[in-house]
Amino acid sequence: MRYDFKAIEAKWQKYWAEAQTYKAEMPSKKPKYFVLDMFPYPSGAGLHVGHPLGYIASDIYARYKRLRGFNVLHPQGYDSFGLPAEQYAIETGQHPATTTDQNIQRYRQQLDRLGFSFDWSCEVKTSDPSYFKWTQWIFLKLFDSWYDKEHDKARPVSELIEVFRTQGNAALSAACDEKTPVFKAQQWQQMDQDQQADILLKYRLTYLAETEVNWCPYLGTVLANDEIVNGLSERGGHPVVRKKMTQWIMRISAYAQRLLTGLDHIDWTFALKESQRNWIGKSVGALVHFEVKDLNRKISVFTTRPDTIFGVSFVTLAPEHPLVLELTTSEHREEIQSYIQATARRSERDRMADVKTISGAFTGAYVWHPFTKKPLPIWIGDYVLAGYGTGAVMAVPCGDQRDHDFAHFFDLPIPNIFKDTNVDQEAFTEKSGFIIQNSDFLNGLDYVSAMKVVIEQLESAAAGQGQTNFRLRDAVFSRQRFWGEPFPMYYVNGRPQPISPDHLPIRLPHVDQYLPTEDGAPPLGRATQWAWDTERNSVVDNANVDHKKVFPLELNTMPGWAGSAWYFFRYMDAQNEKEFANQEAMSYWKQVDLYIGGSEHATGHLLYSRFWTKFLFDLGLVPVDEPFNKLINQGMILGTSAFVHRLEGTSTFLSNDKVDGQKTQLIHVDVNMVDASNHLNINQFKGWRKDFADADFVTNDQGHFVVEREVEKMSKSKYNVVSPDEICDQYGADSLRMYEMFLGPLEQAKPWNTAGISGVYNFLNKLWRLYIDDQNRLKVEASEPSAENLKTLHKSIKKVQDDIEGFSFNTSVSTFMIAVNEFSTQSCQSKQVLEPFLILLSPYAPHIAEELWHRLGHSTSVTSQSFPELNEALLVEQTKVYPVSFNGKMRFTLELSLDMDKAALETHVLKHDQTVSQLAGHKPKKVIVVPGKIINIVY
RNA sequence: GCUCAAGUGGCGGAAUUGGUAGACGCGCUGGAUUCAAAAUCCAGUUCUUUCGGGAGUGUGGGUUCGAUUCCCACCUUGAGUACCA
Repeated sequence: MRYDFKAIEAKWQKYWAEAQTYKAEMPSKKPKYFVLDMFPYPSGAGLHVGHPLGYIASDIYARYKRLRGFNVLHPQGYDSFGLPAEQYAIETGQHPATTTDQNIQRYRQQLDRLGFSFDWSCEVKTSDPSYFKWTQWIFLKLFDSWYDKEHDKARPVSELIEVFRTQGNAALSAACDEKTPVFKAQQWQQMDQDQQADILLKYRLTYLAETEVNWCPYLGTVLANDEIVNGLSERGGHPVVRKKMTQWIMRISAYAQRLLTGLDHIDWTFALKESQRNWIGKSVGALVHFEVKDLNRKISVFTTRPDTIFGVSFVTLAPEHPLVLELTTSEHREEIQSYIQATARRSERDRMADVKTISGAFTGAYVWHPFTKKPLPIWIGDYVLAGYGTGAVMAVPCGDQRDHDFAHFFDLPIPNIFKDTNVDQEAFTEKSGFIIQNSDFLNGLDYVSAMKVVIEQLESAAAGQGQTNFRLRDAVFSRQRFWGEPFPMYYVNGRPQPISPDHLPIRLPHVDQYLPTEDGAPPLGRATQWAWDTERNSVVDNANVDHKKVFPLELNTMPGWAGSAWYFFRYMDAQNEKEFANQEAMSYWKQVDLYIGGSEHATGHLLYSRFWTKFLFDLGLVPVDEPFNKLINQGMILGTSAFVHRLEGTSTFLSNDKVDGQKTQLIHVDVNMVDASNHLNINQFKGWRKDFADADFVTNDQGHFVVEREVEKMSKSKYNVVSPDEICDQYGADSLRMYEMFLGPLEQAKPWNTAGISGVYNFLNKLWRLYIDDQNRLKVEASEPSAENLKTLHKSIKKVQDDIEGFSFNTSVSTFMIAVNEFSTQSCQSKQVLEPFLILLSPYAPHIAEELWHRLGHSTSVTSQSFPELNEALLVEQTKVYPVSFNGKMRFTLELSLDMDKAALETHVLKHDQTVSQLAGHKPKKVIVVPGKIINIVY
């Protein structure tokens, strides 16, 4: 008899929900463990089998930690602001909140069927006003903070004002705009309020500035750097252009160094840390100033190789560099101008795609070399980017390939400063293995000492200084969208004013449509109720704006990453209306111990979350400055698409083995019409689409129609989507959970193949039949288990424990199968073996484990038991003996199957002494006994 | 181009410190059961073979008594990143 997984799963899901089995304790004396999933965006398509992979893994881990005596916080929520709901709203006129709610309900139903041990009492939704109230609150905190570089932390703006009032800003080391004027205390005191406000804005951690932004005309919004892939929008793949706009910006660059060093103390994969390091892009070098000949101007360049300063043969500016037109001589003016225009016409995309073509123009002007005092020509070239460093480089053709290419192309000199190298064909770009020549005071030095000497010389000649550059840019925080958090900001004379935190949340206004307005203002520009009354402290009708008491509100909304940058703290105390989470809860839960999610967030979400956490830490609002201790990226589950061959220009379909070189078109067919042997259900296929109804089918010799298979990303348009609901209907949630784990290593991408699930499904049925007879009666005995039974059990305990702790969930599934096969051949009916086995199985297949556990007469949940204790002594296996060396002295290595303590090891060695002696033909002279797996015996 | 990861049967994959390669599952083959099918159970399933064995973890070398595992070079695939000075 097959087990009735539907009834069993529904029964226990209800039981767990009613008993609140998985509610985290608070307060608690137990050790804590916080297991977090990256919360989903609730899309209209619902879940496919790929989505729950990470949730299953984290659920197994959370359940394991509970069995280990931890108080586990394992929450779930929704990242429910976002573009798809808004685009759907634009098309249909439905309010995004409505569709989002529907989608959330659907997600919840689908999630509930899988038996997750989520604590839903602390669910969060980023689009819920009770949640985004605190997102707005944190924004206000950022607005009210500046970054003190001296103490390396954020501080309140009130303290900055105090510094300005008493000392001015000359001696202040703070993160601020490059063009901030220097002023004395007295000057500050004489400024009016507006002037002071403008200065303060240059220091705030979130500030308003006009910048070149990535504007996507199709989406009608700006995008952050990490939302752009190859010059196209990440979502939808629409072209992106540069545009000047006034935007809210996050001063994440202030945290660049801490975001970098923080990586050393967290348990992430090397690859992930590396991509964050690349994104932050620290480069250590020097700023070098070159005086322009016959013009009272300086060109500053950033270089990581100041040691090559005597190899400079020219200077190249980006075409957009502000000094270009000023220093260009009259006879080169025309050429330079046409070059600038030509580059401006080239889109960002062309410029990126085409890195081979070398182009540039000579300005006719020269700079003085800071040491040799010889003139060097100034060129412009589009290989120099305006956005990085100073937009100018000192060209060292012998040490940089791009400079070499440029020099070669325009026939500029290539002086060689590296002794015993040949730089005629290509540059010498190594940072070691050379001695410097032709370089005055650097002659004979290597890279390390030359770097030190040259920076000293630059500084004493006032021609430059050591400097560290970061690639990390400040993050644009405004979006011209409707479905996001409104900014708690209004404008007085064009200057931003914060709304007091007491009046949060600021809710989204009603709009008639969700499109940008005709004149290009964001969708909130359509709202009629969207002005701030400073007397009544409420949102009022726009018609009331009088610029005395009633002012216009900000029209932009916050980006998608705002709500997800801090949600993990909210789970700790999700219902709190007075704080984003109380201190007691936060000092207990501290940080996320295990975070599981996709690698697509490697540079976006994970970087912004770390930034906000560090900021909140600086203000003493949270107890940790890194949010996620251990992080695992689960791999994507791919779809196995099915195709049929259609003979070109006909309606004849050929089975895969009948194609035989004929010209065919491949057509996607729904994978649900294909069986495990790749045979197409022809009748279903005919009914699938009208134009296939009368088609002819050429089958193989067995009368089957075989389809072509290919692994692709799972997507609706490829008809390869498999829904978890179908799988739950057919095989049950326990089968789905185990099969997803069984598919392969968690972090690896792997194809889904529904046919394979029969393996785990059969396993669960086998387990059921082993202990439940045809009359639905329990078949267990309370007799002493045999040594064999115990060995199988403890082998499984050891393996499953090691697997879970090492996140190798796939091999545990095999372990369970092996165990049940062995129990079956051993006819193991022992209750003493079954009970611990069920506890062991419960993280993977909680429903069937719970059912059998209760049938054994227990009244409490199997998931609240303790992980079975391992008896390693039961696991000692045949000792293996290997010869180690034959030269004169005989030496053997004895390998034992497990760690054991010293006494057990000595007994074991004595036992195996005979075997060893027989093999070697000698008595051992010395036995080295080390607690551990391998010992040496010397003869 | 650079960085990282990975290449093992027909397929997904296992081998956790260098120690019986291919666990476990899918698929396939044969058998039992059945009027038949499904389901279930049993046996087999890397290749090759003169049935002794031989070869075998992308390719070619190296270290070792012993290498899927460590080292070097190369090839292929995937991911990330890209005129970053």
